[in-house]
Amino acid sequence: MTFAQPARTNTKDDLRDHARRLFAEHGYEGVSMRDIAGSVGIRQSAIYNHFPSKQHLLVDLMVSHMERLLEAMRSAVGKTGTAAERLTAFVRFHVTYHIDQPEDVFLAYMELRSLEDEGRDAIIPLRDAYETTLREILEAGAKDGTFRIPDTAVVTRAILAMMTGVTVWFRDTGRLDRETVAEAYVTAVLQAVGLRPSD
Amino acid sequence: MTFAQPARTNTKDDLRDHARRLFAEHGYEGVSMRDIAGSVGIRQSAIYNHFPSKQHLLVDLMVSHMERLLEAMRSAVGKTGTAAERLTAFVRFHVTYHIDQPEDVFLAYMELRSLEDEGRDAIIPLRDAYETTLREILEAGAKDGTFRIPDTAVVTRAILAMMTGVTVWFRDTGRLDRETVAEAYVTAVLQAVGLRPSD
DNA sequence: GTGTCATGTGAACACTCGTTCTCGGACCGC
DNA sequence: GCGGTCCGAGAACGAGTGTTCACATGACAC
Repeated sequence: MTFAQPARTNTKDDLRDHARRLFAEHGYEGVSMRDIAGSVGIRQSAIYNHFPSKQHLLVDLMVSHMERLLEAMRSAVGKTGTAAERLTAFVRFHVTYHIDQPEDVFLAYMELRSLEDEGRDAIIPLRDAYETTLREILEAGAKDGTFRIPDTAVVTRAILAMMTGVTVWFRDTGRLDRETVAEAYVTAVLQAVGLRPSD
Repeated sequence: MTFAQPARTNTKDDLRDHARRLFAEHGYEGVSMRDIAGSVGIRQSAIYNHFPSKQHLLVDLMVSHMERLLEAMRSAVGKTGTAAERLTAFVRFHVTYHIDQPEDVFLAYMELRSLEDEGRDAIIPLRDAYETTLREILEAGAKDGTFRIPDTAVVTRAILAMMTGVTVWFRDTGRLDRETVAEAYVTAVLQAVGLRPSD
């Protein structure tokens, strides 16, 4: 005899959580619907009660991550202040957020190539909006003489890559805690844009 | 009637070239032996005359890339000179090499997770040796007062991530040529370690 | 109690996967 | 000419792929 499982509290969120972890660890192509279902404790066919396809599940994870990231960044950086203040807030936010949400971040970074057209079209503008915020801060600082920047577009991407890389090596059990790491990045970035620390 | 193909000039190298391109574009898990064989113009079974498995093919690509990268870096950076000179050489080398060999670089960066134990054990020491060279330059500059660095280990990885990211956005058809981009990175990195450009 | 809805199971579909095996043609040294 | 080696083709293996479908169960509205 077979029995349907009693009502689960929130299978959809469980699927998101387990899929995020598995995709981040093995890559989208390296994870099967049976892997995800098995991790949650259901059969693969039941996934389709919540997401119409594996691709939709990936897009759901990536888009919601980018929206949360963008919203949190805008809240952390604000719209006022000097270029140096806003850059400091941006770096501190980006590094700590990436330390705290490594799976989401890793996924969004690595699996752009696994997205089909529809998903890519949804993600690219969000990523561009994030990048544009940083570039405008750098441009403001370069214009008023606070920063010395060889090429704003190049340095924008250089700084983003530099900060995002924290997810590759940071471990909670390591020598440094997240605040110390964030302050190291703040110092390095402020120096990279040519602003001397006040000393 | 069937005919074996006439002797190919160098199927093994062809396999390496096509596998590198396909792995870089779709990821290791996203490429099949049939894809690789079809790209070269043979059947999948013939691959096994040259490589014992798909995993061996990946390891071959990654190890040979890391060995070439390490050798080229040592040749470009040398063993003498001031910390600032050696750092400049390192950055200029790294950025131009990554611009010129984006597929190898992308592969080595993204597919560490696709390596099984044997391959990982071969790659990690090579990557560490590369990273160590940069860290020792930073430590030397920090010690003699040339650089101001909040944390040498963090900044080493930050600089590497920053420079490696060039492969994500650089296009030959873009606004900037490779030398201009390399010099922008040199300036940004020298500033990041707290060295003012001579002005 | 009855009907409906959400959500699970298990079997099946049509493919694709990495790998193995047998076989045959092309080129080599002798 | 002959044996051996290299390297290709083609068929097949068992396992795994995303997805679909009919059906069963439990909770809930009325």
